[in-house]
Amino acid sequence: MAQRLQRVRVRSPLARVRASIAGLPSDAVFAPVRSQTAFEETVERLGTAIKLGLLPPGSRLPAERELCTRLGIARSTLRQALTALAQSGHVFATRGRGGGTFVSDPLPPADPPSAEVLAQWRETCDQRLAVELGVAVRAAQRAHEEDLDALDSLAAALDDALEDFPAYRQADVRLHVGLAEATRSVSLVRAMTDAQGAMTDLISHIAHPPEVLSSSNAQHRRLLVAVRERDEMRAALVITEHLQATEHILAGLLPGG
Amino acid sequence: MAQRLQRVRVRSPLARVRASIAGLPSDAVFAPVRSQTAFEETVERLGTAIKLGLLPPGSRLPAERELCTRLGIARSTLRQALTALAQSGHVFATRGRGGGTFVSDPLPPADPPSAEVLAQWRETCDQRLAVELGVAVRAAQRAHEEDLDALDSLAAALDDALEDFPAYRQADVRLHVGLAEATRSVSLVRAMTDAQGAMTDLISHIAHPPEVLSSSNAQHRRLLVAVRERDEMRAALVITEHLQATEHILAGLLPGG
DNA sequence: ATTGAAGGACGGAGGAGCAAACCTTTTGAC
DNA sequence: GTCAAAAGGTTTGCTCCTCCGTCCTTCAAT
Repeated sequence: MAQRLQRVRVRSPLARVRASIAGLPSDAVFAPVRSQTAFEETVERLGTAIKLGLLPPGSRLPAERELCTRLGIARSTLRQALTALAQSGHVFATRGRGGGTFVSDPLPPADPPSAEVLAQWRETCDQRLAVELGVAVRAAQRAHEEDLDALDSLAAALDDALEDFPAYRQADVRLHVGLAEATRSVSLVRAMTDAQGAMTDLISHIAHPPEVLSSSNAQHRRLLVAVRERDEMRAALVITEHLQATEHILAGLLPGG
Repeated sequence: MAQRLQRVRVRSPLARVRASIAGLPSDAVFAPVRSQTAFEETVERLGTAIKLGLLPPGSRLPAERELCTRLGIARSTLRQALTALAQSGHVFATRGRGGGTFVSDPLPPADPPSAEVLAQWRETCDQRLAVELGVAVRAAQRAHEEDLDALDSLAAALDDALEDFPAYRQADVRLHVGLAEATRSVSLVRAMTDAQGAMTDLISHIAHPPEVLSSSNAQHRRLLVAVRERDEMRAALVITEHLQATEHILAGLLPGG
């Protein structure tokens, strides 16, 4: 029945144990195992890609019969995920030949970050810092000139979006993910998209004045220059400063420190 | 209908730069979702902790009834995992009051890395680099003096194990995980244990002459000094060099780039 | 009008995980 | 010595997830 498809149930909140340096590592070892179902993982993957603009509004997803094999899941499972995304307004489907599943245009408004997400904001930033540092260093070691040319024009385009935060943020994500792709590391790309998705949940409801975005993009340029010059540590320094700006803003807005 | 026609419409300047880097991000977005079962995750979690020495030989695990609630799984699932670990010789159980499940002493010999693990070695190193960089920077920002004192004595102990690689490696892991704990970030500790587990699988069957271990530990000391002086970027530099040594060795031994 | 490509729906099989018992072995407290 | 407590070991039945296969419906291209 239709109700079987409404698997939007929320997983019970996990009791987070505070890590203590003096204590045994058992806290980390015996922390809850988080086993996501294929359904949940698929909703999160596709939903994040859509929210980040990796799957732009209006674009068509692969046909169900192809997509489910690519994702390595059964078609019925994929359909459950697509149904959930359709119910939340992120995609819609049209039937018949030439039909398919499309990303909504415009997208539904992002919902405000949950209390759980806000409580975890430092952990989120920590993970993101690690990913961005790894990407910056590896990009400085491995990026091709063509990759950097493309990223340069992306940074140029960012300057035209200083007044429109959603547009800016989307191109911003593409720049960071693009740099991750330039490392030729599949796992770093995945980690970057995950980190950017988590960050988007955090910052999408925060005001970003054009001046802030402008100086943020200046850091993008400095980062790309450092990468182009193969200066790993300057790239690391610039990206650290880049993220610190965001963290200062969050630290000012959010409790707990 | 109209919605589909919008796909062809020229949008913003940003749209032109879309899909620029090699291949669409779809490759990453539509990659297989591989959900681990709770059973698999538990075996891996406990097995890694045992192999890394986080649960030292002879130590007792919490009682099944307590451990399963801590891990957030059913007791029967936990028992499946413990049975698997018992069959591989990593733990053994004794019944009756005062009994329990204990880590084997001595541990079974590590089995050689699978072809799959070897094929992924660059990805493994990439992930590890990211984690270690994030940990180094965050530790420089947040570590307490007492944390660093403890890590200093660990580094001192490492110099006494230059002739015994298994012992050295175990203390090495404790040092890296300890630094991660000094960041007060649960996710970084988890990421570090995962990364160290993957690295152990890779390097445990490689010869490590005492001179190599000695210079490796010298880097540990330099790292701790940089962290103590709150010099984030020097910490990042030192850890990068530290990992590069391992990567050069692996690159020389393993095929494929 | 036909056809092919797409989404939509249904039902059964298999397995993972959970929950709640109950059994067996040991040992420390009395 | 007894016994109760604390541990691992066993069994059973249930629920839910996922898979697979099949069939239906829609609709643009031909």
